[in-house]
Amino acid sequence: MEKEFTIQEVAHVTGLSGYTLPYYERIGLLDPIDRANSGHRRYGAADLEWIQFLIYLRATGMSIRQMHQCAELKRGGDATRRERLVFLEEHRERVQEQMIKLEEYLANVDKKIHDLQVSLAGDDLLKPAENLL
Amino acid sequence: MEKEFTIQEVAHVTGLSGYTLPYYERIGLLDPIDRANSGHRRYGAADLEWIQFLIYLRATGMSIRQMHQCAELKRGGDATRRERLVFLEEHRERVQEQMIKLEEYLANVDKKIHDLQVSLAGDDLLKPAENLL
DNA sequence: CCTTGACTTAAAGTATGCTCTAAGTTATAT
DNA sequence: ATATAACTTAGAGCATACTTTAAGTCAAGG
Repeated sequence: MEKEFTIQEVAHVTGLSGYTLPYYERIGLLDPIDRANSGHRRYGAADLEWIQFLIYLRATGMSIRQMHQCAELKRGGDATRRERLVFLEEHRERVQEQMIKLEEYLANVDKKIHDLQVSLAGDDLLKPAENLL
Repeated sequence: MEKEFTIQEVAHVTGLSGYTLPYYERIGLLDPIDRANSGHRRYGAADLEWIQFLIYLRATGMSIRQMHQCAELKRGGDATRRERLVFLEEHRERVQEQMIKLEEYLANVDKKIHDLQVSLAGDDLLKPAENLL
């Protein structure tokens, strides 16, 4: 028998909120989750795995819209594997470009940090000189 | 005489829109920009430099709220240099941590890419075999 | 002179991604 | 039995960061 998890448990282990999980389901990022007789959601291991993958996509800056595309491809099964591969490779490429740009921008912030450090060091040299008066 | 630029020119060189520039001014990221007799904005070189710096902060993920804090510190002049330095160093630290996490998440996407590649390569091995029937 | 285009403002609207509310149902512990 | 906690839904609300609109001003060319 497949282990099943409550929404609370899934929220806890994934870090997503108890609001976000039904939200993701509603907008089609998750297939309809199985229910207990009570009507309460029972997430399976496969659901957890897919949610974790969604988190990786999200954390690498993918939009909900694109994640939805990705979910649709997954629904296409094996037939869409090639398409999914291309999709993920393109995403990967965009993220890497973004990381390179991020490093460039950060280098500019670093330059400002350096300027401030120099400016403050200059003060430290002047202050003792003032003591000579 | 200091060279001055129209909003259109500044929008062009910075990549910000003609909407965003007055917006940044309104919310206090930019000091009030000098005006021509007509009332039209005339940006100076110092404005351009500051705008470019804002762009670096933004591009490294700083929120408008934090950029506003930074603008306030700048208004404090030399007295706030030490504070500004700390502020930027903290930002730098956060960005670097975020970049490390981003790499981790991307590695997980890569794993999925790899799985798909393997899966598809498996198909390619099977197909020629089918030709033997 | 008058049209065209660039500019001004305050305020409303948009896109994204959640997050919360309200009203009701179900499960659990005493 | 009953209080409490966890869950359900549709739909409203919120935070962020712009973006657009509307109504009006100003400057330059024909």
